Amino acid sequence: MPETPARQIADDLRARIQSGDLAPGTRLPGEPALVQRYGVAKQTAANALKLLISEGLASARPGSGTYVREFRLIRRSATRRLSRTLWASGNSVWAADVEDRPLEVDRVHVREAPSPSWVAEALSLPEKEPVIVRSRRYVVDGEPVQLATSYLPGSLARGTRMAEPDTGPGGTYARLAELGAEPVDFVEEVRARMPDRDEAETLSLAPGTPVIEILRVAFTVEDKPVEVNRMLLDAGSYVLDYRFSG
Amino acid sequence: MPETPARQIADDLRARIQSGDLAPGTRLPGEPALVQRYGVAKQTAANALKLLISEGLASARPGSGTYVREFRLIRRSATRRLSRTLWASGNSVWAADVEDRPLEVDRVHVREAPSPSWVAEALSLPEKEPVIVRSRRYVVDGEPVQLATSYLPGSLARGTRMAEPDTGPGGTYARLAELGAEPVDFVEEVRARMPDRDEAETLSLAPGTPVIEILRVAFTVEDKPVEVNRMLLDAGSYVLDYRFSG
DNA sequence: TAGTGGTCTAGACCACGTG
DNA sequence: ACGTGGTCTAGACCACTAT
Repeated sequence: MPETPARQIADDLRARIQSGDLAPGTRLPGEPALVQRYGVAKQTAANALKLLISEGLASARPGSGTYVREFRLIRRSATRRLSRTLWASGNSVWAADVEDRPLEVDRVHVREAPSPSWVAEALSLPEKEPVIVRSRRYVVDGEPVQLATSYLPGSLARGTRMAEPDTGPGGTYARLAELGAEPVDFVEEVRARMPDRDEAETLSLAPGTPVIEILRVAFTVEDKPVEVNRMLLDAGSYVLDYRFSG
Repeated sequence: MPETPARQIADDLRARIQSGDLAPGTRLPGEPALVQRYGVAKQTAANALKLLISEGLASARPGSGTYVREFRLIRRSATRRLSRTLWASGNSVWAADVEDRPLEVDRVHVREAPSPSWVAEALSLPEKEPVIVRSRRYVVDGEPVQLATSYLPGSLARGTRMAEPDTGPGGTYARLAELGAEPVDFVEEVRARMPDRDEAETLSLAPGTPVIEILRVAFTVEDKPVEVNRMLLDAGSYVLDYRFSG
């Protein structure tokens, strides 16, 4: 891999970031400063900063400057209830806010629609069978961090509070339980990828930030699938936590 | 978000990719072709292609062309043994190779070293206590897809086959079991982020491909931590699979 | 109003894969 | 040898932020 000028500049800045010389939140030297300091063209200075941004180390604010990125990781425990009793704390390897910072909910939309084929398959429904589609956005400290869309069988959820924006105390799962369809087993499929433009905008993602996509299917005791939930997480904001026995 | 020429070109190509007009593996129009077709500068054409690359939709081969990316997802089931009996197949939402394509192992290095602080904490060892460090790379179809580094307490693994490149039949876990320290419970912490330059090179990652970082701690029946495993996965190659009860 | 990042044009050289 | 992407310089305009 050749050592281009842009990479050299990025290396310098990266070292200063990782040594703590440039603390999180600090403003990095701007393009003009780098042009001066290294004797390169403006584009090259810009490329150096873009490298750091694409590594998730920095974030640009047009009109203001480029800043060392701050991470406030949210820990998402898939098996919270189990974890409380089984595991001592202190075995967490990444720093993360332990207290549950409340997730404010935003942009709630509920509608009934034919099920997409992958939803139909996951819910063992006939193709295009109507489902209740619930989508919302989660916001922490004013920063959007997650999009989620749930799909519930229309035959089950239609006419209940699950088909309204406010599902009532305990949420969707409590309503399902009241109908004798309490979710007790879960399958999650996890991927990571780059967001498309829409997703990046809705999540206010800094360029170079990946997203984590989680598809969860919830099953009743009778192994009947009753909910599919597609979540899109700002990867810079989350650590996922899974605990299981082999 | 302004509609710049580069974005316009990217939008056109993206639409043709998603419609199937440009199939996976196809060569995209090159920079000169885009300059001709859209009447823009070479840099702008390059920027358009870079946009697609950063979305993970395309991948550049210098000297040859830019190609529509092909995905061959590997399914990694964290709780394989449980899953076999509990769950019917066919509820998988993302396509993935079901058969276990064998992971060839590569670049095996074993050494003894003072434990990094986060390893010491996870293993409940005194700071700098020696640990056996086992690192290796996994390759599928000639493509590197995963890096892994395990840390084992020196007092447990020293002098055993766990301290040699070849750990013998059943691997590390079988050796631990023979010592009465069979791992039965697991905690995994999952993050996604952009790779640094070294990581991108070792995994032959296309620019714009994120990595998934997994930190796994394995516990015995007595809840004693006996192994820490740090894995780095090519996010474009993997789907993670978790199953649990709530 | 001055400074910032974002993007564009125009032209150049390089390393590399392919025929 | 030719075409490819990768990167650089030099100069320009824009939209936005900060003061």
